[in-house]
Amino acid sequence: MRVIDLERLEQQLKAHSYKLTRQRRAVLRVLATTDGRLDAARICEDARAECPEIGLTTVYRTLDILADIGALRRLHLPDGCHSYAPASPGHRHHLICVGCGRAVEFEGCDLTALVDSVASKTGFEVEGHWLQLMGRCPECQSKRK
Amino acid sequence: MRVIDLERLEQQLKAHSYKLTRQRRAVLRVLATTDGRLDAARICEDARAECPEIGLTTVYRTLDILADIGALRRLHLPDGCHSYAPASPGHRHHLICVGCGRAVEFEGCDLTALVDSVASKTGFEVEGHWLQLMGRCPECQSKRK
DNA sequence: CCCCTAATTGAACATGGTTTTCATTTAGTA
DNA sequence: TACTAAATGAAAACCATGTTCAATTAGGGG
Repeated sequence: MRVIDLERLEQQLKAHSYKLTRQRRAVLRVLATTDGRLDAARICEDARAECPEIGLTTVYRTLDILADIGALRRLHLPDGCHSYAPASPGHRHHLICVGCGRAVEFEGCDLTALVDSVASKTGFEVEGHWLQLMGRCPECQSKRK
Repeated sequence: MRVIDLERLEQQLKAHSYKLTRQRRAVLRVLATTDGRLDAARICEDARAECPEIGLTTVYRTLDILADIGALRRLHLPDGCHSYAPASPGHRHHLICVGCGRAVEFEGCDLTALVDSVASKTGFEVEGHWLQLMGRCPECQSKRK
């Protein structure tokens, strides 16, 4: 699963004719192999294991690109707004562990009834939604005792 | 409705034994009487109409307090993360206009089926969720033409 | 396979929003 | 009214992110 993630990310970059540099590869690898909460500084730190000369600037640029092409989603946590997780194509959301920050994707939200009702009550045209579930992953549940 | 909002906000501050200063009153009034997008700088600017000597520092401190006691919710917009809207008690969400930033509350999201299914698939204990709808308010719809 | 060029990069600096510090002021109680 | 802890504002510190620019490099064309 992880290897596929990494390859898919590389494919996506290529598909948009971005060059596959060592720095970008390192960032992709970090994204593909980490479960935890990932802000830019942390990604940079981890990426240096594979590419020691990478700078924070490049990490930000790479994250921007990946978010642009939809390969990455920004997660919005209560305590801060910029963690990142790789995103599968299609309409997905994330379930985030409040203990360790791990993010898991899920799909199949059906909000049409809610959206219709809110739209007719308010007169808004609803264009999209943004949903995240917060919880505790199995490991953090057992750690708790 | 607006007056009630204001009084309720003041009550909530008192209930947590925070002092009701002129500065805080000014911030509360701004929150209670504005529909638009409200970041800290904007709130400060507006608050100076009622309390010219208020500083940005105090605005931030007041917003933190209000968020802590649940009187205020932070809204997370695609382009930035810190706008604020007063929050009614109970379980509500916000519908946000992508044109002007106006935020409207709604309630009645029913996600139990989704939550159950995701919980059993992932092993997470789901503790809460976070939902925002994005759309276009009536005014911004007509402005568009 | 190597050259060429546009894309990419890193360091340093700029920026902008938020927080901290600290001396002064003030709300609310006795 | 006096007192005291809480609250305030200005300035400085801080931190994440963005920009600049000269140097480097990926990857296609020869």
